Amino acid sequence: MPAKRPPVPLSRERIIDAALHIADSQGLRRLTMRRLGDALEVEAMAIYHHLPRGKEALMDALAEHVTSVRVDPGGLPAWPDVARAWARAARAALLEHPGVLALALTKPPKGASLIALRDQSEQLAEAGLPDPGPAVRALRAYVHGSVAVEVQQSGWADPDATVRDARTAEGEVDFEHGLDALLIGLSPK
Amino acid sequence: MPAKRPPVPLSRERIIDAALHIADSQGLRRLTMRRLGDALEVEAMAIYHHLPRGKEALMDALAEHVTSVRVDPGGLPAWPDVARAWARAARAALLEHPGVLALALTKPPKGASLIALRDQSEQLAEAGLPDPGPAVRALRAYVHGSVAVEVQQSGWADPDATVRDARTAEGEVDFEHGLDALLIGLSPK
DNA sequence: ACCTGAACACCGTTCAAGT
DNA sequence: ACCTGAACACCGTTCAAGT
Repeated sequence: MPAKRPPVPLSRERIIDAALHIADSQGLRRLTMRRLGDALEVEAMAIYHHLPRGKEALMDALAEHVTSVRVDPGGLPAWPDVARAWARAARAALLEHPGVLALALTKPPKGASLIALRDQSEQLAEAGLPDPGPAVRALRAYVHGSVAVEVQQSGWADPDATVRDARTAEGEVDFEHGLDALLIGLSPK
Repeated sequence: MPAKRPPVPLSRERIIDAALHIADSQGLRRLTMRRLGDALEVEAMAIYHHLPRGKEALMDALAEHVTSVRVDPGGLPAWPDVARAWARAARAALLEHPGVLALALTKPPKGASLIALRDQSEQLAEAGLPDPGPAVRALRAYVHGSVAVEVQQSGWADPDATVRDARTAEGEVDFEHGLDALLIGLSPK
């Protein structure tokens, strides 16, 4: 017979993981506190003990999760390589959880996301880019925009898997091409 | 005494206008069928008569509204001018209703939006761009991304109006610069 | 400290009924 | 044809209570 499991204690991390899974598999609109509770084998009200501001805090945390990227620029790279590393990492993080993309592109950065943004600025400056502010904004816009188009396109009918794979490969090639062009455009004149 | 107005008949257009107003002023999460009914001085259930699929149809319509752009390329412009006109028009339409930006960037294009996309492709081809597909995607990504960053930034504290104005002017300059760089990058080699 | 149960105000949607 | 009223299942959140 199925033995009752020793209940794993709830935690902020487990809550966020479960929420990401629901959002990615069923969509943001179906992510409710009650369904989230079910997934965690707990009553919905228990979540408020770990996320005091409730659903608002949950949404913030999800946006932060896919948006607070860390990059280690090994060696002494030139600034375009730093920029490339950041852009690729940010894109990968967003593509991993398309269900919360709307939050990531829309909520103003807070906490860890804001720190990541500051780090990016500093690393670009250290790598020799004089005025990193506009570059950070342009890279951010480019990454957010291309991921948005890429994810949108994957919802464009066409359930054929091989066609889908061809398009994600295409997405990556397009991304690198556009990134090259952008970096040239960002070079101080 | 306040005379009761002759009731203006409900219509799809009035519903969408009211919904845009609520989303822009109070946020998407506060746009409910009941509140929308109140704004239209009607019971919420009356809306279903004009939008049979209910809230889902409403969301689709809002995304379509800010995303189905029409551009008239007067004369015989070169393709970069056509591209510029599209990009500016699309940006303006999105900035007009920041409350539904999340929908616009996230919902797969349908109906009028899809037609607009096709028209854009055709106009670029007619203006001399050999393979407009990648260019349309890149322009779309660029516009969506820069508007997302711009709107996100406007929610970044700083309620000072003159600072805000300075930043929207800055947003426009940044946009034109990036657009120039992108168009150079899109030129057939 | 951590979780539950009951309760409240609010939500989307249906359907029969009114005009 | 167009709108309302009542009803249903579901939602976020509170609070007192359990352990």
